Amino acid sequence: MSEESRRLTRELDTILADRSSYQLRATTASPAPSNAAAMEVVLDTAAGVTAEPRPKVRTVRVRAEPPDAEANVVKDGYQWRKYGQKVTRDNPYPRAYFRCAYAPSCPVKKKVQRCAEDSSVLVAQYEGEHNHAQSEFVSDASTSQAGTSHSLPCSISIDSLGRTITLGLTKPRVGIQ
DNA sequence: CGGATTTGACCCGCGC
DNA sequence: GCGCGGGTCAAATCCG
Repeated sequence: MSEESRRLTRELDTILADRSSYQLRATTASPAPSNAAAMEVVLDTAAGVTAEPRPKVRTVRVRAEPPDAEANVVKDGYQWRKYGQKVTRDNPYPRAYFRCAYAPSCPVKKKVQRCAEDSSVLVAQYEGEHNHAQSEFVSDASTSQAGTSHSLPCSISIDSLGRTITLGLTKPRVGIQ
């Protein structure tokens, strides 16, 4: 388990190094007593090796805690503007569509949907990447480690498939919603 | 008063 | 060519 954990940690490092990947903010400076959540970084399955090796979509599964279980809100440091909501056929829960509200030119889109089987798990799908600074806070691993050794202060567990990394991280509370 | 959220309708693409 | 499903837009509403 430990060696696999290290392997995935290294994979995380790869993800963090990739500019087109989702930047995990392992926040140590921001004390967030209440908004703790387990975040899973899922390597895109839809993006096979056939079509596009480097897809623009990142799927992040967030386990919402009981207090947050009602809202489909995945706080990641950016401001999102909800522009639509749909009920898909294969999912009894509605899917919310978000766009970046901080910069009009920001092409990033976000879809948040609950897990069909576990309503406490939110599945956020990010498309594109941000072209601007973060709205509230910036504290990613590369800031402090200069991209050398990303020792994420998170508890990492590995899914049986080996493609899902579950991080126990704390999200800073931003008084937006 | 301003801005964000909500909800229904419309439009587009894909499959049959 | 039609139907289905998904995604986006836009106006009204509500909250701060």
